Parts: sequence; structure tokens; C-alpha cells
Amino acid sequence: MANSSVARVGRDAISETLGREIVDGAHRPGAVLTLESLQQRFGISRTVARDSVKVLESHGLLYSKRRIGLVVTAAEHWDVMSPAVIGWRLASADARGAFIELTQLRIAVETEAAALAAARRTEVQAHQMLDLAATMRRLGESEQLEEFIAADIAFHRLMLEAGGNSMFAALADVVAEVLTGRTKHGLMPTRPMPEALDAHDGVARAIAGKDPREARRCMEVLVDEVRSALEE
Amino acid sequence: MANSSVARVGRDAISETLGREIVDGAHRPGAVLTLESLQQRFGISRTVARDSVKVLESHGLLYSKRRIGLVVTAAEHWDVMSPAVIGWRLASADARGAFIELTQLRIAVETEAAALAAARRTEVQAHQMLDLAATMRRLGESEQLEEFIAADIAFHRLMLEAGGNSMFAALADVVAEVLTGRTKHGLMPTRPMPEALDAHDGVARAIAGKDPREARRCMEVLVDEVRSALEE
DNA sequence: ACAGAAACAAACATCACACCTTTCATGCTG
DNA sequence: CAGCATGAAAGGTGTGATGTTTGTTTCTGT
Repeated sequence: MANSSVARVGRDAISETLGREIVDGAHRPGAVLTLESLQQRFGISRTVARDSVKVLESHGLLYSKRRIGLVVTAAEHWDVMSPAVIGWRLASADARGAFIELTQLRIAVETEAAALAAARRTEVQAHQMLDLAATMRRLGESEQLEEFIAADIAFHRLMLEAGGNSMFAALADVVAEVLTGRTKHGLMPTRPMPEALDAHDGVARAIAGKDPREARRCMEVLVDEVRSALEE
Repeated sequence: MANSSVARVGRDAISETLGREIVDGAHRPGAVLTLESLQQRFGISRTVARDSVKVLESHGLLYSKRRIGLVVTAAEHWDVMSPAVIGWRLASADARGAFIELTQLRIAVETEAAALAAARRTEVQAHQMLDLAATMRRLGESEQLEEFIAADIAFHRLMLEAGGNSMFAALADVVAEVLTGRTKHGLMPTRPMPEALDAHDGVARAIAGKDPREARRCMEVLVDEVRSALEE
């Protein structure tokens, strides 16, 4: 028992490692692994190897076939929306591509989410939105970038949740990731543009005022800026 | 090999059954299962029980804790975008709620997808889009509903794929589900409205003509009809 | 020589059992 | 009453044996 001479890794680390490798393209679609090879490589038992494989399998990264082994699947079969796969893609060589796709998804969803939020928000949420918009303005104008981003994230999360669509709400983490990542990918000015601040204000007001059409319009302004930054 | 006296089920059927039960609310969040109970109930070995649990765990439906058991998680932690969870929700008592959320997601994504497709489509895709739009008109006007829906699905799938965003493409199955389901949920006229046919035509033409703005506008017309049907 | 059937073998699937590890609950002790 | 020690419950991991599927090879009959 005890251990082994081979690289020993923590429990979930194995599906994590394999997931990243597959997403990264280290194993071509159609490539075959075996449980045995995983046991060897990571110094683990069949039980653990099977557990790890199950996770990857349930995200569509591979499937296991008798007498063949573990077959790596092509990207179009992956669960690209699941947080795990998103994480792996963002850690891959094509992080930028993943980031762009996520941004496009965010753009698509947020315009609709703004309208939904305007129709469904509670009183409390309305106040929180207005507060957050004000906070963003304050922090943005005083160039406290880090705090600004935190407020920005809170703003978008709140909006996504206020719409009452759980699938939109589930994107809050993605949006957070994108908002954080913008700085790294050079898609964000060091000082938030006044138009962006105005647009956030507008969105908050429209949502508070239960005006879906206006909320959508303001969000579209916001999103247009993001879109154009994407096309540079 | 033999069998057992207890309800014996196929391999994946167990995570399938449990997934549906959890999504359906048969196990409240915080409720605790044990591997032992699953073994008893399904007449399976620990290995299989663990395998099934791993699947549910990787979709966020539960987590396992030592000395406690398998704790069912609240809906906000579910991987609500993964096909598996979507399937379970659509098979649950709240299928209608899930359907509405999916429709909202579809609405959000498709407007953006239309614009993207207009920017990125290949020549072949352009022709296919125009063809499908024409086919839809023909089938729609002759009230061949089933074939019409098939063409509709193909149209939307093609558009989602043409944009080159894999996350949008992954929604093709969802959209297919929604388009098929519309009839069941009484959100669809037995005869497609002429405006809808025109809008599809418009989208196809705009995409073929590489006009993202127009593609988005036409898609918005389409989507507006869906939205209003949703609000009835 | 070729087609089809039969035997073989590889790899996953499942089972049973033993032991480890974590963590909650209990109860004892100072 | 606080704190610590102890026990037990439940999952986590490891092992070896056996079942099952399926691709490959070999054999046989024509």
C-alpha cells in the first residue's frame, strides 16, 4: 500500500490534469488511453483511475469502450458550458479563444438579462442595483481599479440573478471571470470610460423603474463597447 | 451473470434515475443519501454506486462528505447548462419552467449568433441557409408541420454553427428541443405565420450578404414573436 | 482461395472484501 | 462546565477475481 515512486497527486488533481491535457489538445480526438496507463502514470489504483475517468466522461471529454479503452472525443461533443470545461479551456493554450467566446456569450445573455431583470426584480434588488452603479461611478472616477472591478462583478451578478432565470444566473461566474480577465487580455482601459459608467447607471435606473425596453437599450450601449473592444 | 431480487437497472440508468429524482425535488437540498442505501435500493455493488454518484457530483447535484454521506445540493449549484441537467429538468415536474428558461436563453443567444454568422459564414453555409429558408417557406405554406420543424431546426443549427463560437453551437440541441417542444407547450400556431417565414428569409439573406446588423435586426423580429408567445 | 464460423484475447465492468481516513457524537475526566 | 479522549459511521482507496463485450485471428468447409 502506502504510495508509489511515480508522481503522486491529490484526488481530484487527476481528472483536473487529464481534463486540461485533453482540452489543450495533448490527446487528439480519437486517441486512446487505458485505465492501466493512467494507473501507471499517476501511481493510483483502478478505483481512483475510474473515478477520474467518470468525471471526464460525464463532461463529454472522452468515452470508454470495451476492449478499446478510453477514447478522447472531439471538441464538439464537450460540455463547453460546464464550469469545469470552461475552466480547462481558460487554462489552455487557447485561453484567448475561450475568452472571446465567453465574452460573446456574455454579450448575448446580458442584454436579455437586463430586460428580464427589469420585469422581475424585487424592491431590494432595485436598491442594490442603484447603489452598485453609484459605487462603480465613485470607484471608477477615483481610479480604484480593483475595487471597481469587484463592484462591476457584483452589479452584473445581481442583474443576472434578478431576472429569475437560473441559466442566466449560472453565468454570473463566467461574467466575473470575463470582467476580471479583461485587464489581462488588454481589453480594458485603466480608467473606466464615462460612457460605461453612464450606461451602468442607465441600466440600474431602468431596472429599478421596471422598464425592460430601456434596460435592454442601455445594456446594448454597454455591450457595444465590449464588442468593439473585441474586434480590435 | 445472474441478477438480484431488487429492481435491477442498466448501467447509466442509476445516475439517470437519481438525477431526475433530485432535479424533480424528490430529495430536498441537504438531504443525505448513502452509498449503502443506493446499493440496497438498486441491488448494485459499491463500485457502481460510486460511479453513479461521481456523475451526479460532477454535475453539481450532490457532494459527498465523509462520515455524512451524499448531500444533495441546492439548485443554484447545479450545472444547469449541461445537457444532462437540462434533460433531467425537462423530464421533471417543472418541465414548463425549464422550457421557458431555455427559450429565454435561446432568444438571448440567437440574436447575437445571427450577427456572428453574418460575419463568419462560409460560402457553402450561405447557400445552405438560403436553401433552408426557402424550404421552410414551402413546407410552412403547405402546412407540413413536421417537416417544417425539421427544416427550422436545421436552419437554426446551421446559423449557430456558422458563427464559429463553440458555445453557441453547443446550444443547437437545446434550440432543437425548444423548437420541437413548442408544439407541446402550445406556443406555436399550427401554421407558421408569414411574418416568421419572412424573418427567416431575412436572416438568411443578411447572413449570406454578410450584414451582421441586418441579420441581428431580422432575428430580433423572429425572437420578438417568440417572446410575446412566452408572455401569454 | 475465400467466406464464414469459432476460438482467443484485450480492456472495461462489476463484484466482494479489507483497510484507511475523516469527522461527528458521546462520554469521561479534571 | 470545558475540554479531551474514544468510538463509530460513512466515504475513500486498494486488490484481486470474475464477467462481458468486441476486435482479431485462426481454423475449417466448400
